[in-house]
Amino acid sequence: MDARHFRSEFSNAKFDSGWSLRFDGGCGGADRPDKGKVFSYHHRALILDEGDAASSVYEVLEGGVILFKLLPDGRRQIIEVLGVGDVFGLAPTAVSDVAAEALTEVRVAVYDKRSIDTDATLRDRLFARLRAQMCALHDHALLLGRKSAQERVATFIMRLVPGRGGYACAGPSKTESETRVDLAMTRQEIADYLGLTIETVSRAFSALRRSGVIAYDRQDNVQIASVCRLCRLTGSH
Amino acid sequence: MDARHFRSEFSNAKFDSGWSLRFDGGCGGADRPDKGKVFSYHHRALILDEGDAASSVYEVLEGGVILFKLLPDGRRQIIEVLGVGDVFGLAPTAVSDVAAEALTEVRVAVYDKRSIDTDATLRDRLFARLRAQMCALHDHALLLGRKSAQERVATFIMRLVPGRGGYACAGPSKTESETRVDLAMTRQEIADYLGLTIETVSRAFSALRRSGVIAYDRQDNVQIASVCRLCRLTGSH
DNA sequence: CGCCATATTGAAACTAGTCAACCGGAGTGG
DNA sequence: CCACTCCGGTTGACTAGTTTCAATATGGCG
Repeated sequence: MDARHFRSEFSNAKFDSGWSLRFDGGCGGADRPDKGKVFSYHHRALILDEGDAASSVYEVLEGGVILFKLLPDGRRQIIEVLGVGDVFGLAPTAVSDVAAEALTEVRVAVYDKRSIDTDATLRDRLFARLRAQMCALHDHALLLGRKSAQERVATFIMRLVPGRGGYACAGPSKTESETRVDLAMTRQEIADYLGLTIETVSRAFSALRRSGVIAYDRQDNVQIASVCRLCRLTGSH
Repeated sequence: MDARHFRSEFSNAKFDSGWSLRFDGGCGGADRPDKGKVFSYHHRALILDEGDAASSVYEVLEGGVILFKLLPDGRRQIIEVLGVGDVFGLAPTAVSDVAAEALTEVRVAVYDKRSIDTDATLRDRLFARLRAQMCALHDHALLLGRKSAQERVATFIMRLVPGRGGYACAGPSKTESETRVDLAMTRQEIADYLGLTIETVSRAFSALRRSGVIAYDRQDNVQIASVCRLCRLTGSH
């Protein structure tokens, strides 16, 4: 259990298919559990397993959550990385299609699935967020299907830059005040998210560092020396 | 323009993350354009481009639609393959995050995006379908990130078998009456969907044929000799 | 201090991509 | 009618990029 993770506040920017970590406080009004119950999970705790009865829907109030699927031989793919405001557990089937794990210390609001039909406010919020997450997933499918390892890692880092990295990226901005990003994921998690091996991810990070595009001491806290150059390496621009 | 395509009736089985082609008539009650306008598109027609103003939402009434994204250098990823009942154009941003193209002759219902907020019936239908499409996308992310070329192609063919191939696949059933499936996509489209090259897809099909798992004369109409064996090649079971 | 987990680096193996030739059916025009 | 072209698909040879396997480094924590 790592105190760092409770400080971190996932602030979502899914509307342009990225998410970001923020340290500058401000819970962003996510503390409205309505009629749902609030649960807390520790770092790495399993919130929901693939195949579990899908009787609840979840909304992230604080922290980060990963959704993933496993193949019988153990291969894992992290499908979505969720931040504050994101939702999961919306499979229309009787069982969940994915597993969910706490990426950090996390608080989630849990609602009975039936309340989707009875609570219009909740449903609208879930629907709106689902649409945003869908776009993020579209973008990620492009990454998984068509980008090189270098491009994947560059894209991954860019998505962590507030307001950047999404599909609708506004282009280079003068005021890149904070170019330091917190990865909040291990190399293994990044690899499973990007459809690569841990070694390939590590090599890509090392190559980016060697070329001077990024710098880091701790491997999970990256200083982006040139947002512009990194952006060009994503393959998207 | 190919008459074959109008006969084909995409009947969606997205609830378990597959879709299927049906020839046995029955529009399945999809002919209810409510307050929307119905448009028809020819085979290969562009319905919506990436970056277009996202002022409408679409519902497939008949035929098939592909959603795709392009990288600046021309790489293409087909993100979703949509059938009857599926929806698109739901990006919460001002512009569409994906392009949509008619895979067959297709009829779609087009609604003003604002009617999502005013028409509860429409919104519920869109929401329900979006949740199903989300699961399909989850499954596809697993395919793109973690499956081998052989597994991707096997999975692709399995998804075309009615009631099979989805994540919640019920396992081998005795009554595999119809094991003939219509691909309805060119090798290039399959490649762009599966994150492979046309040559790799072609080789995978040839290998499956050589091994006796499938057979075909026309390359877009495949007879599955052993659903069981094919299923085992998907990597999912 | 030393252990353990995570990360990095190197070398070899392998999968899928690239480039190029060829096939076969559909449509065209002499 | 048949040669010709076009287009999509197949196949082969070679290449490149990623994975695999293995060794080495680093950092947190008992």
